Amino acid sequence: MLDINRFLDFIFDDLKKIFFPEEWIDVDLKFSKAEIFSLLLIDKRHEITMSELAEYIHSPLSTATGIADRLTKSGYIIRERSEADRRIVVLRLSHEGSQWIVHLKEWLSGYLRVIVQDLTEEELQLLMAIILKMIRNLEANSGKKLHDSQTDVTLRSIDID
Amino acid sequence: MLDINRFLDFIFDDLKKIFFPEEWIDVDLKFSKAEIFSLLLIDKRHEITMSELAEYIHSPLSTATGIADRLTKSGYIIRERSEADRRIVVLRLSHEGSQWIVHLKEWLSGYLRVIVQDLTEEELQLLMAIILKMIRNLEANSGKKLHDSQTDVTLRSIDID
DNA sequence: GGCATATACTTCGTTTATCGTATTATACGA
DNA sequence: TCGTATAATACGATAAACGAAGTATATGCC
Repeated sequence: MLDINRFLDFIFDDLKKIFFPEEWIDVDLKFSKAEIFSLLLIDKRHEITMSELAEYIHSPLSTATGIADRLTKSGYIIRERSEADRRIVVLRLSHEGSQWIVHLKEWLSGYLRVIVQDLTEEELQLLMAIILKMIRNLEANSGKKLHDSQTDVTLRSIDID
Repeated sequence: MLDINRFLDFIFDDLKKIFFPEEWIDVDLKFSKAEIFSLLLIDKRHEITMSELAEYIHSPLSTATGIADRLTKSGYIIRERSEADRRIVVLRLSHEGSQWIVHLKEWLSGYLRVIVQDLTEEELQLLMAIILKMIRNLEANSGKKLHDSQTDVTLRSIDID
C-alpha cells in the first residue's frame, strides 16, 4: 500500500484549483461553462441533437433548450429541424461559432504550453501514461468501490430540517 | 519545443472531467461547491472572517454572506461578531460541521486511493513533482504570458448585440 | 388506416445562486 | 468629534437550472 496520506496532504490545497478553474483561467468569457462545452461538443461531432447535448452536459432537455436558445441568439449555433424526423432538432456551428472554437483551442493550447513548458519529454510521456491510468481507474471503479464505505453513506443525503 | 499538440489531443476529451467533476464524483452532496470549499477553508484556518471567505472563493462579500447564511442555517458553521473589532464576523465550524469535514476527507481519500491505486511509488513521486512544476508554471505566468497573444484578445469581451 | 403510445423538444413557472448597489455599524486618524 | 475607511448585511435584479405540462411527430399494433 502506497503512502496515500502523503499524497493527500500534497494535493489538498490545490484541489481548489481543480474545482475552481475559473480562478486561474482569468478569461472573461461571454459564455458559461455549459455553453462552452456545448460548443466544443458540436465542433467535435459536427452535428448533434438536443438529446445528445442534454446527455453530454448531464442535464434535462429543458436545460439544454435554454443553452441552445442562448447560443442561437448569440449567433454561434444554427438550430434546424431534421428533415428525416421532424421531431429532432439538429444543432450545428455557425461560421462565427467555428471561428470562436478555433480561437478557443488556440488559447487553450497556449495555456497548456505555459503549464507544461519546462517538463521534459519523458515527464510529458509519463504524465500522459499516469493520467490514462487514473482515468481508467476512475472509469472502472466509478460509483462502485465507494458505495460500500461507511463514510460515503454518511455523506449522502443527510437531512437537517 | 515539445510536442504540445499531441498532448492537447490527448487531454482534450478529458477536459470536461475537470470542469464537470460532478459527473464523475457521483455523490449527492447537500452543499454546493462553494459551500464545501468554504467549509474546508474554515476547517483549515479554524476561524475566518467574511472577507477572508470572500477572497478565498473569489466572490464579493454579498455572495459570501449568502454562503454563510446557508451554512449557518444548516447548523454547520457558527457566525459570531468579533469582540476585538465588532465590525468583524468570525466563522467557525460547529461540531456537526467538523464531523462532516472528517467524513468528507475520508471519502475524498477513498476516492484518491481508487484513482492512484495502481500507480507505482515512482510514478506517484513523479506525478507529484510534475504537478508541482505545473503549479509553479501556472503561478509564475498567470495572467501574464497569455495577455499578449492575439488569440486571447479575440476571446475577451466580444459584444454581440 | 386509425388509434394509442412513445419520442423529441419547448414552454412556463419556480427555485437558487450570484452580484452590484445601498445601507448599517464600527473603528480610527486628524 | 467629525470625517473617512472598513466589515459586513440587505435588497433587488439577473441568469441558469429544472420539473411539469404541453406540442408535434413518429411508430407499433389491431
